[in-house]
Amino acid sequence: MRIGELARRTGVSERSLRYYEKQGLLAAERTPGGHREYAEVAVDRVIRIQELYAAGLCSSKIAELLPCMREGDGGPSAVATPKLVAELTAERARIDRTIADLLRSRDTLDEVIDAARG
Amino acid sequence: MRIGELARRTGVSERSLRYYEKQGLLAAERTPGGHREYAEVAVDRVIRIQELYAAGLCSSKIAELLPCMREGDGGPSAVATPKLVAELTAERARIDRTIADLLRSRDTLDEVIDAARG
DNA sequence: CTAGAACCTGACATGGGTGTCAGAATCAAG
DNA sequence: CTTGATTCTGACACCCATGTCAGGTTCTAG
Repeated sequence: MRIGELARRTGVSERSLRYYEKQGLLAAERTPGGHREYAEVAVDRVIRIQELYAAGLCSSKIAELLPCMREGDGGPSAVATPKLVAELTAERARIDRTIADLLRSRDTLDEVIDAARG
Repeated sequence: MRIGELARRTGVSERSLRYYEKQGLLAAERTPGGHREYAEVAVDRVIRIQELYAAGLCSSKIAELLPCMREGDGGPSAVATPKLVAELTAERARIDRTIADLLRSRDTLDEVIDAARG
C-alpha cells in the first residue's frame, strides 16, 4: 500500500511516517518513480511505534528495540544485547512510575469531578 | 521556606518553581527584599503539580483545577464549573488511554527483555 | 494525451516545560 | 562592614515529534 492508505489506516500523518523512515523505524519499498510502497505488516508496526512514543521512548531507543520484537508471524530478527536489556529495564521502571503518576492524577481528577457533581 | 529549600524538598528546580508562579500555579509571599517565602503546604502542592504535568495536563488546565482541590486539611476553595468538569472528564479519558498504551508498551518491553534472558 | 489526485523532498515553525547564563540585589553569619 | 551564599529578573537555547508550505514529480482514470 502507499503512504496515504497507511496514514489513513493507522491514524498517523504522512509527515510522521516519512519521519519514521528517516529515523530507521519503518522501511518501505519504492516504485520505479520513487513512491513508497508498504507491506501489510507496516500497519502493526506503525501502531507499535506510536505506542512506544506514547510511552516516552525516543526514536533511537525504538530503533534499537524494534528488531528484537517478533513481527507478524515470524520470530524476532535480533536479540537484545545486555546493554539494550539494561536500558529497556530502566525504561520499564520509568513506565511503571509514570503509570503510578497517572493513577494518582486520575484520582485527583475524579475527586474534583465528583465534588462538582455531588 | 525559601525557594532553594522547596526545590530540594520536592526535587523540582528553582527555575520550574518560578515558572509555576508565573503560570499562576503556586503563590508565594515575599520578604521585604523580594525573595519568595513559601508556606509548608507548598511542598504537597508542587508534587501535585508535577504529577499533573506528568499526566499530560497543561499549565492552564492545572491552574483551573488546583483551586477545586482540597489543600492540606482545608476544603476546596472553589467548585469546578460544568465546562471545567467536561474538560477534566476528557482529560480523564485521555489518561485512561495513555495508561492502556503504557501497559501495552510495558508488555512489549517485557517480551524483548525475556527473550534476551531466556 | 490530459487532468487531477497523490506523492516526493526540503525547509521552517511550533509548543511548552526546562536548562542555563548574566548581572544585580538580598540575606545571614562573622 | 564584609563576605559568601542565596535569590532576583530577563533572555536565550533546547528537545523532538509534528504541522505546514512550496515547488516539483509520479501515478491513474478517462
